[in-house]
Amino acid sequence: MEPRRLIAFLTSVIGEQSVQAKKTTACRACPLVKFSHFRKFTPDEVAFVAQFKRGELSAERGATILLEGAHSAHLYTVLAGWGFRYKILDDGRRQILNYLLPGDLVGLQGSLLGEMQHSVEALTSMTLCVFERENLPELFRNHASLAYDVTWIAAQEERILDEHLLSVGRRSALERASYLLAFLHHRAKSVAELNGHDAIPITQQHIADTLGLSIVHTNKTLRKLAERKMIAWRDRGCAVLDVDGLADVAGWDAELPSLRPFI
Amino acid sequence: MEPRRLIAFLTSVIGEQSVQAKKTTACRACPLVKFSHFRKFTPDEVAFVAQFKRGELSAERGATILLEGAHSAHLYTVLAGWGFRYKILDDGRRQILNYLLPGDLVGLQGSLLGEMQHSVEALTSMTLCVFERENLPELFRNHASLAYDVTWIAAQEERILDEHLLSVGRRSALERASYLLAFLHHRAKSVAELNGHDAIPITQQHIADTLGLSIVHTNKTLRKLAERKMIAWRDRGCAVLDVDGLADVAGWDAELPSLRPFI
DNA sequence: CGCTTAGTTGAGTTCGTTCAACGACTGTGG
DNA sequence: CCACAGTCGTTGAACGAACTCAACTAAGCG
Repeated sequence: MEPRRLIAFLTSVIGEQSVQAKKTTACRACPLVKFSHFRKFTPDEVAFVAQFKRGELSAERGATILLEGAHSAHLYTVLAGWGFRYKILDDGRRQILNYLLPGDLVGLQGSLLGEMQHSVEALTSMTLCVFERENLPELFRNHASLAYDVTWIAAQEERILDEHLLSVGRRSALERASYLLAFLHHRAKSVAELNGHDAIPITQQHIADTLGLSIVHTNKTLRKLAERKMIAWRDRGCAVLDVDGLADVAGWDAELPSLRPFI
Repeated sequence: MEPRRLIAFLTSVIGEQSVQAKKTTACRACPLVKFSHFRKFTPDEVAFVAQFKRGELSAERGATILLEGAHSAHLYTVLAGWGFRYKILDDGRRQILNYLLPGDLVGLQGSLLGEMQHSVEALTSMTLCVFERENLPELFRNHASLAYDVTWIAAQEERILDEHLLSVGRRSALERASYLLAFLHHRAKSVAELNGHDAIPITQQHIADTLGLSIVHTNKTLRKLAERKMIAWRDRGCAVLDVDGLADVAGWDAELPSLRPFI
């Protein structure tokens, strides 16, 4: 690992300490329900989830929320903010696996398989709902519709990973970058995490680690997209100016938005 | 798409016709339970699964079992044989996403999200158990333990995709090849699909399309592993001679085998 | 005002690609 | 039984995409 990255990594782990638990948002007033993107709950379901919820967790940009190898007792849902999942090799090479936005489940793998096989870091300041892992069996026993939702979310994550794998494995650098930005823009839009022309809160290092490219080459590739006026760098992030253009370069079709469940 | 591959693709689709449905294996005599790898069922669960099962499907090597874009009414479990999931870009570039072995679920994404987002092809002759997609909600309603298993399997698949993505994104050609072969050997062993020193039934083209490399470079890379006596080509497949050596080259640790559920 | 973070750029090198052939093996029809 | 076609693995040569190294700029912050 290059020293710079090692230091950044250690800092982020220490940063985890800054995380605190406190309950603030009531489930019946969950801010996510207002998006047409999410399905509606029955009062019964809301009651269960409310009782299932243990508290809230806030994390600052750069904080590690979950660390590979940990046996966390918790399961989370993103309430606000951006994060990402990643794995690193022994020598520090990092691969970002996917991004986390409001409504996403965090730590399901750990809850089901025992140990976390990837780490999770906050990209902006985040708020997460905290659930007790050990209550998950009860959810499956007494709330089939919610269990179905959990599985739906897992299948959706799998679908996205399939697409990323296709991208990293078979697309050129320019296509990959285009796909990623179109994808992120599309996801952000559907949870209104981007109002109009906000920037996606990532650095070129994140993009490089997602695409499996070096920073230098990522920079040169993004430059080309910027020259074509498809993207622009501002506000510590990447603004997407022409989603259709990007999707076109990548040969990518966004799925029709389906009604997604969440917890 | 190069003509050869286009022809191979069309042939495989036509080959789908050769697939027939007939019920032969009773669930209570399911051949998979004898492996310590799978968890045991209660009589109640077996009864439900038996009634859930619609028949069996056999496919020859090269046959397409599911095609991207299809709205299949079915969900499958692999009973015997090898297969793989893949996606292709418009111009024919193919990315293999994962391999299917006995006990794996096929078509869950399609069942939950509506439409298949990837294709599935048989690598050897295969037998699959056929289930009706529309019975899935009943499974969630009345058999929480099985619903939990389905989710477990989905999480496991996600975990594997995470590892593949790390590999394709960040490992060198030699490391990638080593990881893939160690991984496949490990998986095959755990369902006794390889007896001792059988070969993994794939071609170098499959490996290339999994690793995101060209076939020529894949060949040269595999050659190096063969020279180190870690693998050998025989019986139309790849024999792994030194799993530990491969895992070592890749810097990969196989998970401790956990008791896996299946349907 | 110095320090850090993040984006930019050029030069030289390496890894992986494409093109093009060839050899070994298998199955098939005359 | 042989000829022939098809599949799959192998190899060399030339090329190009992406990498590393190294430096520099711009912006933000205590």
